[in-house]
Amino acid sequence: MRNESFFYKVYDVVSEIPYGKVTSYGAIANFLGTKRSARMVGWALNQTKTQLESIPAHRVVNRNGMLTGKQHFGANDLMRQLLESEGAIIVNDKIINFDEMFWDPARELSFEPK
DNA sequence: GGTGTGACCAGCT
DNA sequence: AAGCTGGCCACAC
Repeated sequence: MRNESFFYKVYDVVSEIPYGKVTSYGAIANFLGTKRSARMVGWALNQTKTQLESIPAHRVVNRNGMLTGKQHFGANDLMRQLLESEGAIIVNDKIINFDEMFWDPARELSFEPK
């Protein structure tokens, strides 16, 4: 049984995102089994700021590769600068090379949630 | 325990 | 083709 809530799973997955890689909310939701709970993933990330551990939430963007959650990082360009420092090419708050930076948890991670 | 929310996604107009 | 609306699920108050 998983005492950890859905949020905690999200934290684990996001924490496993390797450097220079990004993923989408829907991919995480799909990996966790609740494909239609993509909104929950974003909400979970919103709570990461309250978490003691630092979670690379900047590596999570929407399906289009757009930095929809940058406004939640406090500084407007913080998320963009973090991603750019990892090799992402961002124009208009959108990752141009999102396709080559995309990291699918369902494909990269082996453990499957229950 | 019910209501509201949320950094999305897919479908409809 | 592009924009918008609704639905969705799990958590916080």
